[in-house]
Amino acid sequence: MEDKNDGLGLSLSLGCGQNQPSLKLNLIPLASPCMQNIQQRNIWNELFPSSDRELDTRSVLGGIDVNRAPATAECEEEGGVSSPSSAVSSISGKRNERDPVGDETEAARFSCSPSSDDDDGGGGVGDDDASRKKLRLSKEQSLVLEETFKEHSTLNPKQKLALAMKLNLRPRQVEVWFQNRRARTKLKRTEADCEYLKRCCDNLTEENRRLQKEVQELRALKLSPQLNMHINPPTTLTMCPSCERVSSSSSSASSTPKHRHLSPDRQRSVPVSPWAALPLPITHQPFNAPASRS
DNA sequence: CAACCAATTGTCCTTACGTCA
DNA sequence: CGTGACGTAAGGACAATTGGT
Repeated sequence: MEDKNDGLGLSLSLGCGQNQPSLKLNLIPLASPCMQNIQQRNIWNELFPSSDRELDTRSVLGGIDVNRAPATAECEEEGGVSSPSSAVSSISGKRNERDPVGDETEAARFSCSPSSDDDDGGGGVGDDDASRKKLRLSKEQSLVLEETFKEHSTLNPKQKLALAMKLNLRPRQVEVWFQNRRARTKLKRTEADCEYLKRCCDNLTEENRRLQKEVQELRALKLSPQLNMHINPPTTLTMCPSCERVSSSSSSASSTPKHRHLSPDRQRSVPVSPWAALPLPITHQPFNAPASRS
């Protein structure tokens, strides 16, 4: 993984022209609606004050007790831990999670018990007889995680541990959450980028169409005899079939049977359109991949 | 070996739809 | 015919796992 740090970026940069400020890519991850009313306080600092080792931060959250295991309050520490598998049974009832107050249910449902000490990744899964249960983080937990993510999209082990303690989650859960969150962010960015590219493509297509039309009109003009009389009686407009450059030449000069490009100094090209000489698929600027985004 | 990522799995939940009383 | 309760399939969201780098 080389893109470790910018990992979330697709790094696109499109030079679509200066006159399209509106197309500037805004890749700030779309804030989830639920975050809109959250004050922008610095959870990070709250979480990890200068000396970040005060791990006993349980109270900070003002009652995020959600997943507290009845018996085993501190159910983790990287090594000897609990597994979500144990949370399976606690509640069978269908929980209307999106309900505003699902917390106590949550608390019951989401216990972190020391059933399987694996946590460390390893076998985690298979051991439980019941199929794994889906755990849902409480609103508060998600909120804190989200705020923390805003500060840093990655955690070092110490931070992970502190956050896990604070939220009463296992470090592994915090880690997974961050992982998934990064993935979501990246996905959203990619989607936004796609949208942007699509718009760019549309614009360019449109412009290309317009320019082709212009070329056609100019060609028609060139063929019109009246125009020849009006514009430049002694000379004729000729267009090089290869480069599609329109040039005027005197009758004597045009008499040469085979077409040759005139030397630049002698060639009088008519500036029809800045891009008239370009090959039809107009290329403004290649998409250069590695561009930094902020 | 640990951290990360991409892909995938499995669960929960909502929604839309049909059926029936 | 309109209405509410009920069951179900489809699809989205997301936590968790797996395998690779």
